[in-house]
Amino acid sequence: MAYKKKIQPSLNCGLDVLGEVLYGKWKIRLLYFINQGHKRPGELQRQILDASRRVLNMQLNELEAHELVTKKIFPQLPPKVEYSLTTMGESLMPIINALGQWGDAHQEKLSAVIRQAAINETKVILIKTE
Amino acid sequence: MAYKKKIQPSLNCGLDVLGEVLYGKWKIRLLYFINQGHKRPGELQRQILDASRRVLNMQLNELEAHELVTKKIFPQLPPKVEYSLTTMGESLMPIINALGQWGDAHQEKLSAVIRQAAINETKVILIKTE
DNA sequence: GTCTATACGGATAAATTTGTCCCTATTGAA
DNA sequence: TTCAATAGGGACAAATTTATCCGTATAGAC
Repeated sequence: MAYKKKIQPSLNCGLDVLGEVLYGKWKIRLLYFINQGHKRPGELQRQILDASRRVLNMQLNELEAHELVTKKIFPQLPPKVEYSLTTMGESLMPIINALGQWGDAHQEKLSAVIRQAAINETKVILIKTE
Repeated sequence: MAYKKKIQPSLNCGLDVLGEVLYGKWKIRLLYFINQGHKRPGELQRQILDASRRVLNMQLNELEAHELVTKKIFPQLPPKVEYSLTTMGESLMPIINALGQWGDAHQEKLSAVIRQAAINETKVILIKTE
């Protein structure tokens, strides 16, 4: 279960609510891979190896609570669960796909500046400690 | 200055790098308002009242380091600074605008489910403490 | 019997992000 | 002379997010 917030979010404009439902390290990827047909939790975990199982579950729960995905539990053993996009979730996919394409298009440049930014921070730290 | 990360991010796909440069509570809004013509830090702070000045500065620094915006410092007193989108930053604007429109279009529904999700969490807590 | 796969979440720790409070500087206005 | 506006950041605290470790449960394969 997600943790309760002490500070209430403001929900004044579209970007506010967008942030609430999409702000989470793996949420965009989860929607992306669900849309690609990877519906079961285990599959999603194998697609997103850097994320822990626990956190993916929490973020899936939030996506479900925010009605971007639905969860279908099959009464079987071993257990089987499938996630699907809701209509609202599907309506977001063109934008998420565009984000992915934008990232792909700028990946080299961005990887470089991200790494450079990390180095610059290190420099500052080194100067400080001398 | 942003804090140094201990865990290195993976930058394998477009969505990875996208997350690195756009993951920050106010970054999308900053780009949005800079694109709207609110270029000076003070203006941006007045547009985004919920954010503290300190954090906006840090996220602006990151956007600059990631080359989505440029910063122009005018050698004046009192100081004057203006941010502008880079070409790469501009190329992101259609998508950010689409995100804003999506949020606007679903704002009522999403506000409702966000609030409902918060209530459900509270319920769970109440049951636990009895 | 033991191991794997499936799925879930509590308790807790670590990392990260965000916010608060304080300080620096200078110009011009009241 | 004091105050507001301008911009920035250090030190620190709080909130939030993410990760780790452990435990539940059952069917089937070996």
